[in-house]
Amino acid sequence: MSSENKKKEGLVPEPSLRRMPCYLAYLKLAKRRNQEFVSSTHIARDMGVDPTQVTKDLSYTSIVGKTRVGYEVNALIEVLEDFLGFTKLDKAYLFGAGSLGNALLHDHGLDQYGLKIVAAFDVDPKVIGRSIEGVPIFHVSEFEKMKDENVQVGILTVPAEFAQDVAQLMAAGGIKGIWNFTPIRIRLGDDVVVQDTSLYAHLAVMFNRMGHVKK
Amino acid sequence: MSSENKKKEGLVPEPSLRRMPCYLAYLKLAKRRNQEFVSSTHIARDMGVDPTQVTKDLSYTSIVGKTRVGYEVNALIEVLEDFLGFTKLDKAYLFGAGSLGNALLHDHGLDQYGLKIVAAFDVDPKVIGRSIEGVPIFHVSEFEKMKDENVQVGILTVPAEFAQDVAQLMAAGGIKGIWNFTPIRIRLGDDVVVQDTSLYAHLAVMFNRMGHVKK
DNA sequence: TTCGATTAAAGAAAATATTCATTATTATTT
DNA sequence: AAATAATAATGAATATTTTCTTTAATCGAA
Repeated sequence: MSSENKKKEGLVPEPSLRRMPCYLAYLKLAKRRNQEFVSSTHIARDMGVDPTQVTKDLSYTSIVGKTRVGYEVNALIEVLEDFLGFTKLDKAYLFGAGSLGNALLHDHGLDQYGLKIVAAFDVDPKVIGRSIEGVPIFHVSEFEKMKDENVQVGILTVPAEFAQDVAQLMAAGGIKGIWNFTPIRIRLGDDVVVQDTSLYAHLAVMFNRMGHVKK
Repeated sequence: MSSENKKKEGLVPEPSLRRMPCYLAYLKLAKRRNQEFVSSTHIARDMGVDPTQVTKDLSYTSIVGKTRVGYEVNALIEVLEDFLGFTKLDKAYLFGAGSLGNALLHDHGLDQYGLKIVAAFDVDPKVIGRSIEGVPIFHVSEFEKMKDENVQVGILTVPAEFAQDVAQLMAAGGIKGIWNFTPIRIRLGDDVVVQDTSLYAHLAVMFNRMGHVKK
């Protein structure tokens, strides 16, 4: 038995949540085409997914569609952005300013989706004291002194061998959500959400599907 | 009904594939600790997952474990890396040298996992002709002239509104696997594999789980 | 107004993935 | 040498997710 007994009662299924930003992107394109309404049928056809999956996914939000008409584009965009937490701007600390951390600092898209990196931490003297894209880099020991309660999100981009320790440091410092880019499975109490996003895991799936593997 | 009738007979389940790089990372740490064997029980306990899930996932590879002993660390690392396509170095083109594309060019970790970006394409005169991290940026029209059959992977980091068109261009140019970082669902024939990796989708899941959403 | 077509929504069924239970194997201990 | 405990592997049961089916609503046309 897994030691995490996450009771998922009433939780929105993760597959549904992951699809929602796709609907959002689709709707924004529809808005640019001046469409006022879109039906699940059309969304499904254009995106190549099942129509009932669209309605089911959207039913987790507060929006209701009109029979024979569909959903109001503007309203649905607003509801989805709100539902996904993209309207509220969260401050975040980045842990590990190596190449992947650096990479994320270069991506301004995050701001549009509700995440603003306000500081980075590392242990390498070569980067400490510098700034990347306007984000200052401190020694990780400075983190404990900061204790900014407005920063609840931490981005974990340290080398694998330090991942668990740094995650514990983050949790101890009041971080409530860890966006984990390492392939390490972080083990923490239930009060901290860990979201795994290993780019290499996706790469592995792509390679496999491309038939790089003999069988 | 979805128009894609992907017959998944015999395919390794995607959840399993996504977990494999985590096992690999764990094994590499075990190797550094000079462990010669690891059992699924130990892997499971350390990673906080179900032990039978570990054996089931590993059973998709060719490795067999020894009763009462476990799996040989070195052998399992090799088998996994090979199985996941991380040993064979694939060349890739990057489409869209904006902030996210830029970000990926800064990440050297990809090389270690079998992917080498050899050129980037964009339409912005400000970046064309420049190089980022040693990768030259060309106008996208140059892509068609290149036709390098050794490059089968394309990374899609263009703005959403161009995603589908650029993807078609990629497919026409011989790209067999598209690593799609846009939130747009790409529609192409069955001969091209599309792997979606929307960072913002993961962000959405994290925000939701953090309770940013009222209910 | 009446009919037909389109749609959202909700529930049932099917497919998929995870967890549980069992068996056989083999190091280690007695 | 026998007993014990730890383990991989396999198949069964459970849980989850997706797809299918049905129903009710309503817009537009006849």
